[in-house]
Amino acid sequence: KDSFLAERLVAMHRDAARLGIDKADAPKTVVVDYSGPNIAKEMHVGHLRSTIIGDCIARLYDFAGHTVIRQNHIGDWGTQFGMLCALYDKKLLDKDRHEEGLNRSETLKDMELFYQEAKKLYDEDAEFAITSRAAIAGLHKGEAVWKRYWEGIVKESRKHYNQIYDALHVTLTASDERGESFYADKLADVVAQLKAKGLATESDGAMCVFLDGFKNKDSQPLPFIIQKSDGAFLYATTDLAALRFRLGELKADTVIYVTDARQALHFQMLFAAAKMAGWVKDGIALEHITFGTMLGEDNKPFKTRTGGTVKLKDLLEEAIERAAAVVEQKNPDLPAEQKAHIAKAVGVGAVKYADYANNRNSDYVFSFAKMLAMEGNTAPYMQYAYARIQSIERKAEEKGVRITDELKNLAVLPLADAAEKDLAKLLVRYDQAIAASMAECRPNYLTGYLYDVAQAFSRFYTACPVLTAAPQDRPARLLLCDLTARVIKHGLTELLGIAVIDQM
RNA sequence: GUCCUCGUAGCUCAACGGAUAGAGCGUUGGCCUCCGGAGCCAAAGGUUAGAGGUUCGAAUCCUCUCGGGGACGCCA
Repeated sequence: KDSFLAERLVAMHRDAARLGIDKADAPKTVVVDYSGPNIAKEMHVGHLRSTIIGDCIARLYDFAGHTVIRQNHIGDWGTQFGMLCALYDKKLLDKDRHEEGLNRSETLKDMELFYQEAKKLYDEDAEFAITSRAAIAGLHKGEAVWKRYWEGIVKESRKHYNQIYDALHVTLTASDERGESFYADKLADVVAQLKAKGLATESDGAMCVFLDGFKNKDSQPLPFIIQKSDGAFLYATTDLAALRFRLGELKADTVIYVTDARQALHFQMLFAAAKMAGWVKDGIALEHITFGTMLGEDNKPFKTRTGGTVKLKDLLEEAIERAAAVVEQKNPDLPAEQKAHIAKAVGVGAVKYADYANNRNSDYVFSFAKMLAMEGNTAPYMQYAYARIQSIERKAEEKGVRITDELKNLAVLPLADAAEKDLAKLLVRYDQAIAASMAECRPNYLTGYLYDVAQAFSRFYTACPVLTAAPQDRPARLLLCDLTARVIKHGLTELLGIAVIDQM
């Protein structure tokens, strides 16, 4: 038993890239749909969950050796673009009139305000409403002026969420972006196909697909509406087109949607409709991965005292600031640049970890105190364990102690101390933690495991000196340190997208 | 009304059918002549909402009741 443990440790240590974890025998093509921010709306704390849970799922499948296709289904094609383009037009005209140096970027700097202003004008100004309707019609017809405004707004908005993705270490890139607009010219065909198959029927003027087993409040059949009575398409249509694209063009074996639980019914109907249409071949898996709502202290969906939400950007800035204050207090002598680097890793890590550590199905109460905590079961706790190991290894280097050399001369690996054994047993279970986390799409299994490892390490660190250990004990302890660092680093950076630092 | 989801320590949350249900925060008391105290050790704190059932074994699965949140025809 002990020799097996030792062998496994050494094998994991030898395999720097994968820590002894095999890839899947039969790689699949997995489409993961997540984040999906709305254009012209600033990302707030409510967007955190889809973005980072989805990212973790994508990273897990990646690591397991599957072909992962990320899809960022951004909301870039709603009717709200009429008023947004109209306002943009108005502002640019005003600018020309006043010859002020207001450039486009500044006009759209605060997307939230821009949106609110457009909404207000739309409701109150009849002339503006007319322009808005003309804009949306023009946009759908592909008129150059409106298209240009639309592109300007999308571009500016994209800049905003890309900044957030960068800060969060989210792997989404421009090539993963496939917004609603991409499917605009495929919607009519979706409806035509369903009609041709005799699945879509008219009801109260709208085109509907009636699916077995879905009933409304009055126990009447519940329709999946794919075309409104005014002829316009809606999100069911777009989602059908997107699903068809993912199965047909992207050749997905598995499609995973990461959205909040309120959309559960929609996805059940979406999947049922696609199957009915014959678009989903046998063996294809469609999964809706849900998550709970973020609540306020009053147990109601999260809002600030003034009724708004907390912007993701502000939360991250606050987190980095608080982390900076802690660094200043703990390690005032570090160079300013390094302190800033640490504050970023610690602050952002704390926020992401706080969300990941929850069971995704639970609603949970948002609290700054919890999101920004740096002690206990938090990302900084693991980063700290990692930094301590780096410190040991720096000192080992200074003393001319080389782990690889020490291990070479090793016949048996003694794990005499209970703290050593506990840590070793945990380390060799890394593959199980990953497998469980992936199978259920639950990042909290992984955070729980990493916390156990960091905690076992902290106990080991307190109980077992490494560099001053007896010659027969030192190699095993060095190995445990190094492997702990690798597991923490791999788990945090590769699977959760949380940075580690050598010093903090 | 139907369906989904949650209910676990004072608070916030874990527990992938399996050992005495675990952490963090908070409370109380310890630990720096020794590799980093963002740490370690210990104490107190639980009828897992309630009642039945399945199982060798249930916080977990099934049924019912109570409570929170959510969804249920032209928003996404």
